[in-house]
Amino acid sequence: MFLHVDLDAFFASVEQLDNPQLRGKPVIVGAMPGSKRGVVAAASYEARKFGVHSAMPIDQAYRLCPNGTYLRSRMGRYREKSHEVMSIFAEFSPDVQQMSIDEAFIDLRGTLRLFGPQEETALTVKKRVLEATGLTVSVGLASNRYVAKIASGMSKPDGFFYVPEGQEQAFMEKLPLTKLWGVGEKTLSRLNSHGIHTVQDGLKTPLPVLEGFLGQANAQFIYKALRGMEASGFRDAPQSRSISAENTYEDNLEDRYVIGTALMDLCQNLMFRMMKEDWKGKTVCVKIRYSDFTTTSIQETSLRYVSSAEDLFNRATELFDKKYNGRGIRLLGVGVMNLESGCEAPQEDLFDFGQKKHHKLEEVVLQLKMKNPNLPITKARLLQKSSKANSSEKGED
DNA sequence: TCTGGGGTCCTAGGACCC
DNA sequence: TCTGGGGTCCTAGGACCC
Repeated sequence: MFLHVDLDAFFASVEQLDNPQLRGKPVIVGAMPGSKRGVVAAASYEARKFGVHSAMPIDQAYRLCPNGTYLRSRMGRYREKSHEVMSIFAEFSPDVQQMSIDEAFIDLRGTLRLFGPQEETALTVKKRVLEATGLTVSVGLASNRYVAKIASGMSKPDGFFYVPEGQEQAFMEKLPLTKLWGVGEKTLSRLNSHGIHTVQDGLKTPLPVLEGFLGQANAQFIYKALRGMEASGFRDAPQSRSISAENTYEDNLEDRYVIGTALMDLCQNLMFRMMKEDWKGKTVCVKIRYSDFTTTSIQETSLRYVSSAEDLFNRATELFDKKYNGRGIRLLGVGVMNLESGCEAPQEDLFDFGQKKHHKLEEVVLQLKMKNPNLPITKARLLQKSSKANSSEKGED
């Protein structure tokens, strides 16, 4: 059996945990009201009563819930808290599969003798997480991960839902298609346009027919899902990892120098995160979203690992220039793909002298910032937008 | 309701090879 | 002289998830 554990209204719950005055109140995390292009990242259950939900434009949320507390996301803090929770899961099984910042599968096969009946283990996990972190979770228990995942969704918030072995398809048959994990907007409308409006309709449709309009991989996945089964190869060890930073700007970026500064800011954030989490990679990607929302990207793999924010910035700029069509920019993103663990990095022969210098410098700045996160050290070029007060003499360059 | 930020996986087409 | 069949790798874009 597998558990799926999902943290309830995660970002909002962390904010309520860190500030007790917010407990029991509507809390909305994401953009601030008045921002032109912001959305809700997470809403506490108190806020959801007003109709606020994630991905909703922030001004719409504000109209629904003007008395809510609005906070910016603090991803670093949420990652930290997520880490605490994940390490609790590791107490229950050697096989924990983290799916995102706020959810994981726990493989309970082989833990029967250690922890007793698995329904009890589910409740113990909930109790342990609450005691150790102050956060509530929703738990699903089933014979495969796909059904466990859907079951935890049924139990939100702070619940537990068990689908006994043999009941998987019966469980699925009661669900609307929109509850199927892996069926989004496009797949739903494709299913609908082929006369499939319910799980029962889907069950009557032969696999080759599904393949005809969903593509082979997606069709096989959906075919199994309808039957409460897990597709083969389902979420095994990820094939590759990537890390990225992106930003949507309140006003379109048009000026070449402003664009360059924005790219540099992204590169610096990204490189610091890569160093902190000990990743390295050779493939750099730049993403551009224009004001009309059309989005393009360009990537390139080089022979050498990205060695510093400076190096990343140079590569990103080159890619940007290849792709940019001169129109107003709504969003810029920078990513490094095909990451490898940095632990066994053959540091010495990796860089030439100039690269090494930049790398060392950035390492030192990172160490300082880890000790004192408010330290106003940054690139001179990024200075105008960071804390203006008393940082005039602290430019890194 | 004009649409965030951070991810993963799949597919189609081109380059290249035998 | 107007073009096979097999394979791999890479890139850009799209779908989906939280």
